[in-house]
Amino acid sequence: MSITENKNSPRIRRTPEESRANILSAAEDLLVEQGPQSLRLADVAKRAGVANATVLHHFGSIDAVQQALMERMIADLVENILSVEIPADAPLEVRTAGLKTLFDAFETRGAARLAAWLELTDETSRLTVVREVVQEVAQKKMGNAGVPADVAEDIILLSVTLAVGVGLFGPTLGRLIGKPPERARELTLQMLMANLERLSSDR
Amino acid sequence: MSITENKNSPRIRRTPEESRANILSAAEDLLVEQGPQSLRLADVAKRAGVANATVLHHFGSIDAVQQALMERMIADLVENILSVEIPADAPLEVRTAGLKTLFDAFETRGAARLAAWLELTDETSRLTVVREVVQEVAQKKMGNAGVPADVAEDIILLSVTLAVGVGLFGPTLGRLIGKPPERARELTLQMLMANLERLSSDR
DNA sequence: GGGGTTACTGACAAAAATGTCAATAACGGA
DNA sequence: TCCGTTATTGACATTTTTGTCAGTAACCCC
Repeated sequence: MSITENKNSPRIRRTPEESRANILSAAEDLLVEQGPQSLRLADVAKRAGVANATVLHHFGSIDAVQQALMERMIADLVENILSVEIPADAPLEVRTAGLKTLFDAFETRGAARLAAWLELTDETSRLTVVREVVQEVAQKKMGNAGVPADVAEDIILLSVTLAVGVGLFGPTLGRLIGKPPERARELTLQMLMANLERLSSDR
Repeated sequence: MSITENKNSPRIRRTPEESRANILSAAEDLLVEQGPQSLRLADVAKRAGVANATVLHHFGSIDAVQQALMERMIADLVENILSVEIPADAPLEVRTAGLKTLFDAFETRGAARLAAWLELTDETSRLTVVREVVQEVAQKKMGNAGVPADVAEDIILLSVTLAVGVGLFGPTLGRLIGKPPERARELTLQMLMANLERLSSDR
């Protein structure tokens, strides 16, 4: 019945870091599959294949699990975004690649759901890192392509905001009106790319 | 302390419809202000100024309250959208007005939060009305302006998806990177309007 | 292999949230 | 004014969820 372990199997003893990671991964799965209200102590523990008390041993409370999950998902997202290496030439391809990564992160990797979760639970104060990341990307990556910093920030603000909408609601709305689920992303990316030219060149 | 009634005041006896509306309004306030996890029986009842048992008398369960709230918010949103009357001339102004209404509904009237809530709780099956509304708008309102139905539906899909992103996350992200909270909406509307021309004319 | 550290666990306790019920009291109609 | 209906309610019961604790057992080091 369980994917992992049935009873009477010998105890698994992990390092604290491994154990925490295991539990957070289970929680992340639950969050993406069933939403935040499924992040209950018993559910998370069951999914992780450990006892309730084990979760509390490592985190102290179920609230702390949720907060740690937020932090980890934010860190993962930031790392994912920053990992995109962009050569300083081919300005159009450059932005296209960045946008693809961005939209992919938000649509298939749960970042849109993370954003919605943070917003609905009023936990956006955890996002202070975002400011630094945005500035870094605006300066280092887009600055190399000759885009002024404030314009670059506008482009990022626009792109991320739209990526949230597309990642969170695009597939559902597309299906609802009888279009393929990726239609909203296609339309959005098309429009964004068509307008980067206009935005970048001052305006 | 309470905005409405302190104890020992005479009982308020409402019609069932009034009572249900009162309770749902309280729940809606809580949803917008504090998120879905605050929709607890005791909290909703307290906010509505009634006893827990009263809520259960009218709805049967706290789950039913949440579902009724979803339905009511969806109905309100649909009515709000459909109330926009568009004369058949001035095609550009037309779409601008519609977009303004749409983005306003999603940003300031809680529709974006509703969408996020539905998505996170996997309750999007409640949105089947949306299909009809979209088709109606695409045909009656945009059809009058000479836009083919499938293109009109693409435009609506795009607009609504982006409105969710902007309404849900635009203000927060804007503030986070030191821009005015309405910046994301400005940029998005600008881009959308600049592209309606291109989209409408077949492509 | 003996012993100490500590991750792990089941059983239990506490707290929180939901739901039941009988009694009360507004309101409308006879 | 009296009465029946039923919206309303406090007190209580049930269920769900979280948290505590003392004992168990892997792993490492000597």
